[in-house]
Amino acid sequence: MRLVIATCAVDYEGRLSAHLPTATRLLMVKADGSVSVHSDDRAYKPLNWMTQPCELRAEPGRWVVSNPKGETLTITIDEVHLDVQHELGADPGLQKHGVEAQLQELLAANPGFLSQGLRLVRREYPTDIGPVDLLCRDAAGQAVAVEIKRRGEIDGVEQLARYLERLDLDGRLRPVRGILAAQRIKPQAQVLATARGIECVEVDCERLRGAGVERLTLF
Amino acid sequence: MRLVIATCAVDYEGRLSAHLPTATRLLMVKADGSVSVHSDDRAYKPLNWMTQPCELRAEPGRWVVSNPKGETLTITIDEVHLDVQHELGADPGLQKHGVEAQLQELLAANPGFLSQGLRLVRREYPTDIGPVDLLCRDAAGQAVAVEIKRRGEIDGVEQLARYLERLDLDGRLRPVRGILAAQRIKPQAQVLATARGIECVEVDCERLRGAGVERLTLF
DNA sequence: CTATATATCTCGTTG
DNA sequence: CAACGAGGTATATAG
Repeated sequence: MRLVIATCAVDYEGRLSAHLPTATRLLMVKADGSVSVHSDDRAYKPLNWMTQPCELRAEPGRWVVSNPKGETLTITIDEVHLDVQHELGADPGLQKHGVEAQLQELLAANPGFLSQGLRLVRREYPTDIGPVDLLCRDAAGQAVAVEIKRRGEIDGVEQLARYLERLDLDGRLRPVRGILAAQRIKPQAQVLATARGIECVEVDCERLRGAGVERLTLF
Repeated sequence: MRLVIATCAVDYEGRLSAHLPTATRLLMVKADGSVSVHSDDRAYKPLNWMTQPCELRAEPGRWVVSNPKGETLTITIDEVHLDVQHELGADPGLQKHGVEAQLQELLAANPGFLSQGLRLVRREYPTDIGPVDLLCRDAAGQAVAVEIKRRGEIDGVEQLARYLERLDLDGRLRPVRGILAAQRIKPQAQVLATARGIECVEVDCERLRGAGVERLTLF
């Protein structure tokens, strides 16, 4: 990794045109050839960048980074304040434990949490436009499709509505109830869900983790 | 901005739990207090980060970054290979010329490009769930709502469908035609649009820029 | 402040 | 390779 702090102007031509007036910034060149330009705020997003694969042609006072798609990043360098290089080696990578997968696991184990008397038929129940997270039957034997999201937004409602359309074509399932389950459901999504006849359940992950086990032992 | 290259392990606890085993990485501390951890690949995305507002407590061998939401980033440092600091000052910021705004401008000037004889009524025509990009009238005097996207995807179709629902409540507009315009429209979106009675138009930005002017001078 | 839409989104997985 | 979905999305803007 090469780190350069320089007073520079930057121009990007590609999916859009963008220009950065002259100022002092960090230029980061990584081992995979990628280049990014950082200002002194915002942890996450570079001001400008070029992802791998790309090629850097560094002349004094002017770097041109281009990629096979024909996008170019031109860095015009006025003054270099720092220029260091260090080999980092390969990174072992991030181990993460996601929320949506966990939610699905917990709700699959405790569907009664979503609606009294719900029983799981199958996780990832297939339709021709993709799998429904949970297919259940309620106490009355009616089929219930459950879409699980970390955050309930309009997309999730529309997605579930499309699944319901599909599932309703199956005589053995019709008519199918729909439940959108999420840690938090946005008002707009609530409204749309109601209009589509879809129920919304906000799930408290902590309570589910604790109470879920209790329920299992109780019934 | 402070740049540290260190052999370190990283743990994030917050919206999820994540762990980075010990390896050599770049730690970047910005003037706004934000912290990011970079490996030697990927220009854009840090391995881990904490956005402003947050607070860094740096003891030797252990940095703890926490934010008001109770999320924490813990960096356990084995060895420091580089530690430099440099004041960059405020950045003048990026000047960009986006695609969607440009598309809207061009199509507003040349609605006939979307459909023969289309005339613009108003840009950003308001509805109670948000503004429609363009409201037009076609040659027959029928109202036409146009949704403009850089890329046409399912979301865009659903969004336009919701607008059409709304606009159709207005007796002076009903029945309203819908056109989804984008540089490229994905097959799934095409299918859904057709099912919803929405027309799709793929717009070649280059041709529009050139031909748009020709059209204006011709008619 | 919350809610919404956008992004040179990035990044994975899947067909 | 394209398409689709998720993201600790981040980020800007409107209400």
